[in-house]
Amino acid sequence: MSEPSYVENVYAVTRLVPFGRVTTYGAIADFLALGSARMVGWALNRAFSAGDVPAHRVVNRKGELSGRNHFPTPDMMQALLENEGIVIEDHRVQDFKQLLWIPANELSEEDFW
DNA sequence: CACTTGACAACAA
DNA sequence: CTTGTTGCCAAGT
Repeated sequence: MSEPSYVENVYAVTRLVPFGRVTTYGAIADFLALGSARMVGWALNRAFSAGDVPAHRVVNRKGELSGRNHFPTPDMMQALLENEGIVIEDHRVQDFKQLLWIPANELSEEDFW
C-alpha cells in the first residue's frame, strides 16, 4: 500500500468526526502534527469530491462555515449540519465550543495509526 | 525558478 | 467590525 499522504490523513480524521459534532482545521492539523491548517483546507477542497468524507463537519476556528462555497451548492453544508441536529445561524455553528470535537483530545494518536 | 493563491490559525491594534 | 502580520505548505501561473 502507498504510504498515507497528508491528504489521506485529513480524510481519515474527518471521517472520524462523530455525528452531530464539528471540528476545525487547526484541530486536525494539530492532531496530525504536521503540515498546517492551510493544508487541511487544501485537502478538504477535494475531500467531498474524492469520496465519502463528511467535510461539512469541518469549520474554521470561529465555527464559521467557511467552506460552504465549495460544495455543489452553498446551502448544502448548512443543510447537512442541521440534518445532524446542529444549529446554524449566520453561517456560524451555535454552541460551537460544545459541539467542537478535537481529535487530539478525544482520540489517542496510537488508536488512529 | 519566482511569485501568487488558498475551505486557515492566532494574535495584535 | 476591519486590517495587518507571521507561520505553514502544496499547487497553479
